Amino acid sequence: MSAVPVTDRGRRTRDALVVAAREVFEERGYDGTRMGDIAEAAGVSHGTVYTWFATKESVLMAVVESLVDGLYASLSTPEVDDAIARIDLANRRYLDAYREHARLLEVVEQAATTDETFRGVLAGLRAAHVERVAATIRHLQADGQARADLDAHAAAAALCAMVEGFARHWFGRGEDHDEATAVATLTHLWAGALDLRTTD
Amino acid sequence: MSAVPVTDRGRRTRDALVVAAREVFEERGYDGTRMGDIAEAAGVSHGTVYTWFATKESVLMAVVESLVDGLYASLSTPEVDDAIARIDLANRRYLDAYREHARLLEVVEQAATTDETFRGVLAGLRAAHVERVAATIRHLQADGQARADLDAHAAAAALCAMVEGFARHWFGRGEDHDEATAVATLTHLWAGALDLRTTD
DNA sequence: AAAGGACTTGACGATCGTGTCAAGTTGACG
DNA sequence: CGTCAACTTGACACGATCGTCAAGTCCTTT
Repeated sequence: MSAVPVTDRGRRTRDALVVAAREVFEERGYDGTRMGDIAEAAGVSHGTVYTWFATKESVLMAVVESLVDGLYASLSTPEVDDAIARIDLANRRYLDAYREHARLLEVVEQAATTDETFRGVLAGLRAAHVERVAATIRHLQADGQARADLDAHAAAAALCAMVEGFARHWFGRGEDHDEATAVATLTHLWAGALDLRTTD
Repeated sequence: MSAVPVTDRGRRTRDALVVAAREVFEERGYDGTRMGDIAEAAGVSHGTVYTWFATKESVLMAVVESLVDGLYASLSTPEVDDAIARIDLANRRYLDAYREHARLLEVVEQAATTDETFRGVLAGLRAAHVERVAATIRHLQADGQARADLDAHAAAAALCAMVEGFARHWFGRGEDHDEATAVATLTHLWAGALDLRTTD
């Protein structure tokens, strides 16, 4: 797929390519980016890109790899006692991460329409998120804090879709929203949807 | 943009091209489709496509135009008295429409990453949906049936994103869901989120 | 300072999709 | 019928990008 550098010089070049590639991809989209653009942005010649990457996909894959680790971290359930506060914080973190990477995510989505591998990456991110939320919901249900007649997995899929979709339209598509209102609304909806109550 | 046929023969050819184009786009995606593919699928020669359409975008636009009318109809608020029943029905209709057109919507999304016009089409569909839901929420709030402390527009944007996103993952990305559970869950979440109660 | 492996360069051939156009075909109408 | 505008055809020229490779440059090692 992509060659591994042995030399310092090689490592620098490859790194520069990955950095340049992210910029170019974000600027021109996946299909709009040509290998030559990446080379130019990194200040190397056309052929050098092929020394390190066999295809455009493998360049994007290298860009994405660093992103994914960060995202998994952002999605981890915060350690807060109160259920509503935890949801609120999780939503905030999700939105922040999305905002920061909105454009790159859009590029990966574009690539995913063509390339199976990227569909897999996105599906993996989504599955991890949903699974984590579903576990939280089951927990709350067992605790009597959330309504018990909900299918935890379906509810998690829907609520994750809500936050993800909201962020997509907000940060990726230029929909206008007030930050405070948005976060408060998402948390309210989420809490209401699960019928959260504190066990006191 | 796209020429208008004067003859019956011309109309037939153009119609055949639009039908063929939808099939080809759904099969190969937007970027993967070449003018030649459309010509071949319609059983005409390469050059004929250019008689009717200047660019690939205008072909897709012609395909999309018929779709959009249908969608606006599917999104219209059903005339049912009970709020929960109305939401349930609206969700069902939305999911049905999405299922039927999932692939084409994905194609339009792909085109939208490149072409401003299609971003506009999608934004218009979304805005209409959100606006209609926001109006419904305001109505329910005025009626004392929905919690009053919600920002109607933000809540509508989030809830629409929920259903849209759920449908996208389900029908467009092959996520597995049980039909009955899915619809019931969406309606439950929606009702809970708004804290719906009947005024009795 | 010579050797040799790692890396870079840029010209090159090949492929592919686009859009055009001159020549031909169709069919409605007088 | 004959005519003419509407329409179709398919070969062509063009431009773009891809991926390769032989010739070089860099740098470490001995």
